[in-house]
Amino acid sequence: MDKRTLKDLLYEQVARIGKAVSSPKRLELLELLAQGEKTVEALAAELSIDIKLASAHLKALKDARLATSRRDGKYRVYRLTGSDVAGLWVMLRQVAEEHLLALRLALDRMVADPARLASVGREELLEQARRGDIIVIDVRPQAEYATAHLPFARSMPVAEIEKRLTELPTGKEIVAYCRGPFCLLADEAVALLGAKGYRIRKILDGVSEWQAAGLPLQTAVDE
Amino acid sequence: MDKRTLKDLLYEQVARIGKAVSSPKRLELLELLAQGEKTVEALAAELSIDIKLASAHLKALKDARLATSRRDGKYRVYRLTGSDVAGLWVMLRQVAEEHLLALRLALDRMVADPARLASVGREELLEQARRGDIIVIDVRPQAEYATAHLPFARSMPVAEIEKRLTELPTGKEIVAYCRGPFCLLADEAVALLGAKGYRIRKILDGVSEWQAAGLPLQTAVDE
DNA sequence: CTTATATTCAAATTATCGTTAGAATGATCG
DNA sequence: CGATCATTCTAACGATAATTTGAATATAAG
Repeated sequence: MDKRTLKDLLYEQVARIGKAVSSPKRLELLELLAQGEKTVEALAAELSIDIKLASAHLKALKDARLATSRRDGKYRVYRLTGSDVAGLWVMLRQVAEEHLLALRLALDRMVADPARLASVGREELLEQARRGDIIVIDVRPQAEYATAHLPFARSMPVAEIEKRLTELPTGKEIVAYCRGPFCLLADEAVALLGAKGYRIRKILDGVSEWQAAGLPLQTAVDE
Repeated sequence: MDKRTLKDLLYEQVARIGKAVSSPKRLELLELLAQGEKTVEALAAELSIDIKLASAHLKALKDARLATSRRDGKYRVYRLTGSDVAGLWVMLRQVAEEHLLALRLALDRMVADPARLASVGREELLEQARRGDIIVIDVRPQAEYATAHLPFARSMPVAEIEKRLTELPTGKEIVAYCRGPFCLLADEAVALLGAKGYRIRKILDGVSEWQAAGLPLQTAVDE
């Protein structure tokens, strides 16, 4: 085998990963799977697509070895093959944010109220949470919180906020986070609690971004 | 605009980056451009493809804002839009190496003589090079060395090795590197110098891998 | 076993992409 | 000006991808 054929083979393999991440739907699936394993049904519902289409895209991710699946009772559960896959998603998004103006503009339009963005650095946020100066709430579904969450964060799914208001102290500032910069759950929480007079801000980080930055998480196995 | 439409827009933008890195040829171009800016002609020659095809792929990279170009006399010179793009290439390759068995097998077959692989860690290599215990040679073309190279490395393009043998001490161990794990230049150097009795090994790192690991480089602006 | 549910498989359609080739256009250098 | 380098446009072919639809399969629950 000559050099050229060999090289073609190598780059072709890497391109398989590239192909897997060249579809918007598959990227969204990756982001969801980065929050923890999920059934095909749940994924399809979240993306508002047909189950069969979701299954096809998941198969593409599986063929590229970015995801794998197991059966759980009636359901089939998918998960990422490693944390490096979540890291790849974060990196792709960061490169896109850095270089594609259209993306930055769309993101700016998403953040309803820029003043609601917490402007502190990650380490500082961590320190404030450790001291109890702020309350960090994870507004994703409880199952995702259980898989992994930011240190000192408490679970407060956005769907349950209204009936669990008593758990939130009114005095301290609340910082909400969800799945990452593309996720709107934290915005909902900000709108909800802001209207009720709470001092609440959001951060753009999700657990993947947090981990990609080299910071520790609290995971299921830790507890 | 409803949530779904907005989200589709966001993921679509990131998918533009994914599409750009879903072609073997474009990945090879990225790797070459990570070594420094290059003309279309040089890139086409390195890939053994037609200039028009190279131009088309470079346009795709340009459209995705991963590369940009400028005119230099008769030539048009392309370069990456940032070091994060080189980092993306490294990450894609790492994920592929980690998860795709076919790639690992192909890579194993590439390394002619595993015994020729330096087994020391990056920091240790750096320390040995600093103390002068080993000689680190950069066997890429001189222009790539000039753009950025490993600390303490000296330029020794593989094409010039035979007529510059006197510059290499016979007593010390020599460590060669080139563009990264997919590059064969260091293997050529190992074969060449090994046959002449030198104690020579190679490492798989190139400057992109070195930088992605958070280690310092010597760049043109440093000097 | 039978039924309901969840998932995959297969086929078909439409669209897009990679590649090659020829010809025309621009820009630059000597 | 003529020569070189790069891009664009066109056309064409084959390959691949996204999506939808209908059939087939596997598993769990009754």
